[in-house]
Amino acid sequence: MEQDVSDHSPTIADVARAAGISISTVSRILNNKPDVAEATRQRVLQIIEELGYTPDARAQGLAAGKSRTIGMLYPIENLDLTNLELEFFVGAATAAGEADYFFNLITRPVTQNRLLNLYRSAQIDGVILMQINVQDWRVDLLRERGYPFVMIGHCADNTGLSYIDLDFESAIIKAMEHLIELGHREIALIGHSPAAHEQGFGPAVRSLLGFRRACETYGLRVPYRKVNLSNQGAYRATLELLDAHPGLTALVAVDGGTAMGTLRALQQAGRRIPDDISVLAMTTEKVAQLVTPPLTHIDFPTETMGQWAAEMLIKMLRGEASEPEQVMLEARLVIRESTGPVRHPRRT
Amino acid sequence: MEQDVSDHSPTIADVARAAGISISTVSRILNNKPDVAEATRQRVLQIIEELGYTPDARAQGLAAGKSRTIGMLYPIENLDLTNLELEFFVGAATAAGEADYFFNLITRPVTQNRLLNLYRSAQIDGVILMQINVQDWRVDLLRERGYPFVMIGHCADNTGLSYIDLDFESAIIKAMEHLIELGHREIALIGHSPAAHEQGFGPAVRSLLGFRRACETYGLRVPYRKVNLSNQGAYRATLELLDAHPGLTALVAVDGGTAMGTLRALQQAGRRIPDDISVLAMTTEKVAQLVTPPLTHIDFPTETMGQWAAEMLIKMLRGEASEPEQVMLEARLVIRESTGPVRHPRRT
DNA sequence: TTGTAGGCGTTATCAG
DNA sequence: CTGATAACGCCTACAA
Repeated sequence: MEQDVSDHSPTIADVARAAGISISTVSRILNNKPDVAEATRQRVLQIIEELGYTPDARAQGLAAGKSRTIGMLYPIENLDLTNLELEFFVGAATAAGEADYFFNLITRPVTQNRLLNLYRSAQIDGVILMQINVQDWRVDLLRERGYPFVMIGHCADNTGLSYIDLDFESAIIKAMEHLIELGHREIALIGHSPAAHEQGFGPAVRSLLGFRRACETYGLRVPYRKVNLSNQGAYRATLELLDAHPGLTALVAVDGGTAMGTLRALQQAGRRIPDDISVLAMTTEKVAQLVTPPLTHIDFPTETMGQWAAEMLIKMLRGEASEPEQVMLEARLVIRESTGPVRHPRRT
Repeated sequence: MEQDVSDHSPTIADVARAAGISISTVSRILNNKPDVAEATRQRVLQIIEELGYTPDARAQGLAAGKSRTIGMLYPIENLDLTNLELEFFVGAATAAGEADYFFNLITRPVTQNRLLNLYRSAQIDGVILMQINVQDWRVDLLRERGYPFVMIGHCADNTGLSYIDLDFESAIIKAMEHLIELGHREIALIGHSPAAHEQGFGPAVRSLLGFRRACETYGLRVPYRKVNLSNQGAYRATLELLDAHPGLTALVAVDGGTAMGTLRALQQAGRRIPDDISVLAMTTEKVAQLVTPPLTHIDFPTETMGQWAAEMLIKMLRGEASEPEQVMLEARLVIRESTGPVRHPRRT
């Protein structure tokens, strides 16, 4: 019983034994507590190294009342993104890893119970909520229970809540202003699905708001608008729009997938970008660069947002956040090659 | 001390107390053990419901020696994918969730210790390895230690290992045959980065192998080939290829991002697809449909593969897998609009 | 500076 | 069919 014949991973007891000291001292060393003789510390660290010991996360959690794990709810159904913007969780996972937290990705749609059980089962210390609706039962529930979470997105009432979001309303306005400066007056919005609007999905609601406001402000006479599902939907929507409003000179798409559907439709309709028609989208740099022509776009820094959200949450869990942090990213316009001055108000 | 004044989640003790029985019995009920009076079971279930009790996952894990968590190593750096194929983890996360397992996404690059610690810390029962090289130290290490894992991809020696992979070699061959049937004889492969080849990244190695074999088999005289990074790299590579080999009539791209870079280049060079040149890619249905024109492609069912991998792993962890499962998906050609018969062997 | 003892919430073994 | 009781691996007062 002196050899490391054990098939199991070494435990703190093994370390203590090997060092000829008590478990508590090892524990102190593990947790960087003061009051440990430097000599002992070094020796123990050495032994830990040799043994390849790592504390059992479950036991640590049990004893300390934490799990060092954050979760991200990513409901795959009922999704209005084209999934081109999947970097949210890459960002979050990376930030978590760097803070030495585990990252749980949860794609199953949550019921109220399932959501609460995440906390009750103590598998998770806090979650990042995505796909936030203006009124969101998940938010209400967690707020009421006092469970820690942060949102990517925000609600109507965010009192006491932490979130990070992109300012979709001013994003669209900024997009419109860019087009208006280029002389466009007949601009359409290829927006979110009717379902998204019905359930009050934040970006859907706010981008439409921005669109309307811009039309009003600049006296655009024909605020065309068409909401539909992404990509395939955007494809059809675009064709219909072109048909119904031949005078269109610019389109604004609300995400990458939508933009690509729009591009496909335009190409098929023989419209050249940006000569015949300008296209502007809200999407990531990556997607914007991926297509032909590279898209003028409002940047949607998904990875950064995921990262930021995770950092906010972890800070909160560590008690390093005295008050809620609410971050609204300002829209950033990136001019590429898909927008240009009006040429042919009509081209048929 | 009779009221549920406690701020904490109810524990199994609370349930037992409320039911006036012992903890053990509650535990049995929780784990669906036999030997419990139906009446008691119902009553306790009822109480559990009322109390909103959920067992503590950490404690369960500690006592049972499991964590009900699987991990997926997704090294964000050193990545040769364009990240368009991110659905691997959506699939895995979903499968895990359905099997009532937690899903941990790990993006930090692993060192040997970090990898072992995942197991030693008992935060994870097994992992899904991605981005497998033909010779892969992670695989060797885990195999040697006897830690459970499955691969998305496979190595040179897979004895005793479980994996799921797409047959990249025959995929490329199938792609080439499709083009050859259409009359193409001058076909180039837009492949993986030199780095990917150097480190023996499976898909890189095998797709090149397939390409060479096809050229040999069909006596293609000019097996053009250009390896480079995805997208931006593919863009440049394509332009260079067109320049160096004006006779090219078809291109095969190894992934979605690469394909899009290639498309951009072709468009810029004024080549029409598929009239002037055919393009075929290995990518997901989604990406293939996203671009213009929709791509003829070898389907890369990433989400399914992630799902499958998770299921294999969980089965293994549950002891339901007697022997290793090795799944090699046959390549499936999906003909869309980016390939067609040769027209202009040269068009300048 | 270090050790002892109790507890975190479950599961599992063994009597009853 | 049910109930003590001992782990599981670690943390944290409290003592020494």
